[in-house]
Amino acid sequence: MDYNFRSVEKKWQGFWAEQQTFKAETGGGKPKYYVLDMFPYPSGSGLHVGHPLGYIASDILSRFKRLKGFNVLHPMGYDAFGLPAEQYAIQTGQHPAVTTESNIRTFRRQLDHIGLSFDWSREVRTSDPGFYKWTQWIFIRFFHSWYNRKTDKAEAIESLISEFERNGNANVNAASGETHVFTAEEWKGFSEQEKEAMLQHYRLAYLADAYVNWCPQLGTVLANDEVQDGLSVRGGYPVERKLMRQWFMRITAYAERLLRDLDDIDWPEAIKEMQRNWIGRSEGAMVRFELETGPSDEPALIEVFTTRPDTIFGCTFLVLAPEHELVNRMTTDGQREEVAAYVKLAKNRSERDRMADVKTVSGAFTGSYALHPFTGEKIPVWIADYVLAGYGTGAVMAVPAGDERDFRFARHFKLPVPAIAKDVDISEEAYAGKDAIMINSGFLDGLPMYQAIGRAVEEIEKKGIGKGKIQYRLRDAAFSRQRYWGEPFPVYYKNGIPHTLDESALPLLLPEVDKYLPTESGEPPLARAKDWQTAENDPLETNTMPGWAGSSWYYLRYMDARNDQEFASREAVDYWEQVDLYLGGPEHATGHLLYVRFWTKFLFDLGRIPVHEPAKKLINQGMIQGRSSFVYRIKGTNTFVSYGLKDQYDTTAIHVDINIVQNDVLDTERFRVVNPDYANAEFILEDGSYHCGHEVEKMSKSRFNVVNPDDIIEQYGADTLRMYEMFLGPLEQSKPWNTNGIEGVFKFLRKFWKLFHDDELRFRVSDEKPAPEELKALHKLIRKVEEDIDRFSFNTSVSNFMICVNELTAANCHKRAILHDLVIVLASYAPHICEELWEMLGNEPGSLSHASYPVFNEAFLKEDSFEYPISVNGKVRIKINFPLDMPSEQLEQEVLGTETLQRYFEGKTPKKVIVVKGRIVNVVV
RNA sequence: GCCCGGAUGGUGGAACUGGUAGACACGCAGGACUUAAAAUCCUGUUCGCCUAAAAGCGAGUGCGGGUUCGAUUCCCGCUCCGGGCACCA
Repeated sequence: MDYNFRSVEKKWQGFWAEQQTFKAETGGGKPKYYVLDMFPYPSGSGLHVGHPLGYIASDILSRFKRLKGFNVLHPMGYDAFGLPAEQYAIQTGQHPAVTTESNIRTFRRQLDHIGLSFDWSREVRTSDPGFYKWTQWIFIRFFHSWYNRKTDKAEAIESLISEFERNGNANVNAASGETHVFTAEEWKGFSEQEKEAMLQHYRLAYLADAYVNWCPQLGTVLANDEVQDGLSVRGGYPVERKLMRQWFMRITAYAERLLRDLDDIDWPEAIKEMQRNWIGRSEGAMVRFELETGPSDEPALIEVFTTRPDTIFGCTFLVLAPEHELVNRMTTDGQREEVAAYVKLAKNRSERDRMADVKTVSGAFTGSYALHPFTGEKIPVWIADYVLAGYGTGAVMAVPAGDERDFRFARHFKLPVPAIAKDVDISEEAYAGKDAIMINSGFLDGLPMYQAIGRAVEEIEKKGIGKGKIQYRLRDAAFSRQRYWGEPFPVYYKNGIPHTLDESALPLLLPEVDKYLPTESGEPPLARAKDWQTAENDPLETNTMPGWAGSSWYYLRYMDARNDQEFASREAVDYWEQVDLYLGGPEHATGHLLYVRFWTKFLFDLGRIPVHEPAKKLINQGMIQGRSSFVYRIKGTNTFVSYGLKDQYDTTAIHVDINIVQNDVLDTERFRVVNPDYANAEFILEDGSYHCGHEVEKMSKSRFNVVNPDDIIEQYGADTLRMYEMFLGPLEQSKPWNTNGIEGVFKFLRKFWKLFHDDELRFRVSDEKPAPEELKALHKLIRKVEEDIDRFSFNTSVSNFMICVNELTAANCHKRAILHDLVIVLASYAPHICEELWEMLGNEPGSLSHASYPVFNEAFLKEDSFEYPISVNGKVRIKINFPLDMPSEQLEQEVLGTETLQRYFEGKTPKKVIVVKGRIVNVVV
């Protein structure tokens, strides 16, 4: 029988589904192993060719681990809430759930055709009420928690309230917003509203007015990681800053732990570095500057944050962000007009414009002066948009001698630039280093700057004008979206105070609405729902949660996906603990991958799960780019010239559908048929064929370079697709998709099939004893594959399968003992063909998935003689064959006495013989 | 500007801690089988010199230096490409 991949693959995919071969049970004697792929958003265009790359790699690992005796959890699901389905709903009126459902069906069909060993009984969808019930439940826990810095973990809000009742907040050390100090008596005197307003400063999920990234076209707020270059990541629409009342997640409470724990997880250094930068820890000091004369008497201080308190004597002016709350009160009458004009200008400038011209210096003088805390000198207070309202205190002490931006600003507005570093030229630029010796700096004079930093903080604290502080760039995460297709908040309002629903009321189902747009008054779509209120007529929250809510904990749900009493049972979370290998694209570095760590730590603090990191090891599969093909039309004609000859003509490059190009050669007939405009096209060929040019670009329909996995499977089968995707190159490397080499893999599988068949393609294996070279070929492979799996070097494994099969073919080996083991080793990569041959070998059908993996035996690799490569002076190489069991001294003599080698000595004796692992590698003459 | 990652034949890529560079595959060239094609199989394929051929010789892992008996691998200085961050005080 010939290798018929179509029937073989259909048979086994059906078998696995029917038998639930890959269903994982919680518990049992085997060690557990949890392999997780980042779940996809089920977009309308189905799986793109980058998706299977990661899924295949994780599937190979899962199957390998199963064969190695692990209890493997390998689930899949869908990140099903999201913008495209909603936008489609706005255009067509079709409910996003309907679109999503049909997209999921397409995804599932595509995934099934690849032969992936998912446990579908644990499938999750974030938009499923059975799932988002628990997203809402977790939100309620966030709402009822605060972060205690003394215990360094989240605690129930009740412990905070009882502390308030006993002692007020004087002794509380919490991750919180700006609060004033109050006593227990004052707390008891607060109204209900006042109490709640105060608690909002402590809750881990809280409401606040804040500047947010507002995208008018999308009609919603976006998180920082959803904005790039002032445009929305999705859609590319402009984003502006807007003050809005929003739900926030107090992720900043976890900044230090999110940073510190990066050291303990086996994640790519690039991802960790991105998270470190995103968290942006900087050590420095808060310093208070007194104002010379308050225009009104109230604000007598400006607080700044600096990482270089050592340079404080070089501070010649202060700069506030234009949005700083003191700007208005600071401005003198004489400067009012200028300042107002500047504030207006800064406000109207979008983030994008602001970033576009970093070099342009702008600002305005407020007219007020502050006093230098050490010298008492008068220093002017300016405003400028190079100071950001959202970082630190929104105010800086400007040290033109030590900071490039301050330097430019001082130059532009002709402010003094006093030197603070010895022997450093600051006529052209600031000196931002830390190695110079301080001058003109009072008590710091003579110290090197890196020492002066600590000394300055000491003095600042002693004087009571400030204190050392660690500042983070990370900001609390905006958690409200003005959208329909997301999780409703389990929140209602009574007298303007937010309350969470009782857990028994969960899930709070997403209501039906007539349209998926905001209301005429600008309220989110949920405001359109009838009776969007509690039984007591209290209004429900109309915002929904952002896309990352569900994905921040979904990996836990897989552990016990059908539980309707808890998000996952204690037994399940204790057994599966955390993901052993997490695989996905690097684009989630500062979004999902940070949030999922955050939620994990929170649930750990509450004692709900036993681990504080979601995934032990993370691998990023590289992006798959497109490989576009081009034809070259001679300008003004309908004649196309082959790539190698195009420079002889004046041509235009035109994208051509890669489906009619093979190995860069164009199918000219189909080209004429497919493009009616070119029906009469002429071709100038080289070597009798038309060669196309190519370029690596993003994969897109308009570039005619999209490759659909279904098409590959149709033509070559899933096993070939699986192996070819791995063969393409290192998993973590980005690379263009190129179908050119797929024939090689396909040929390999046919050769493999033939090992089990005779020349007439009848199944035939012999029970002969394997020959030493056959065992050697097999065991070389067994060792290699295990090493490669450890290093996630799947591409070299594919090569090694080819080598092994080539050697067995050359040895005309059809022996059962060899083939039995070979089938098991290859089964992770090409499971369908292996299941089929496994059955043909007389094994229980389907038992391959849990067969026992062959044990590597070094003895089979032993050789009796060895071909020595020896270099002379590190250059010339000679190969000499010697028996392996020769004692090393005799060997050395023999080798040096060899005639071939003697020729290089020209009668001289070798000066030095280099021996590595008992073998001569180099001789110096 | 700052921080990561990379550069190896015509192409994708091998080479674990310094020890036979180019495994494996594609492509290409030649050959076998065939009426023919497909499929399959065999041979060759880093470049240059030399040779009828074999053998032989020389160069070679982006560029320039260095360490070493020996460097794709380690160190220093560049060039180019990819990714991330970017007025964060």
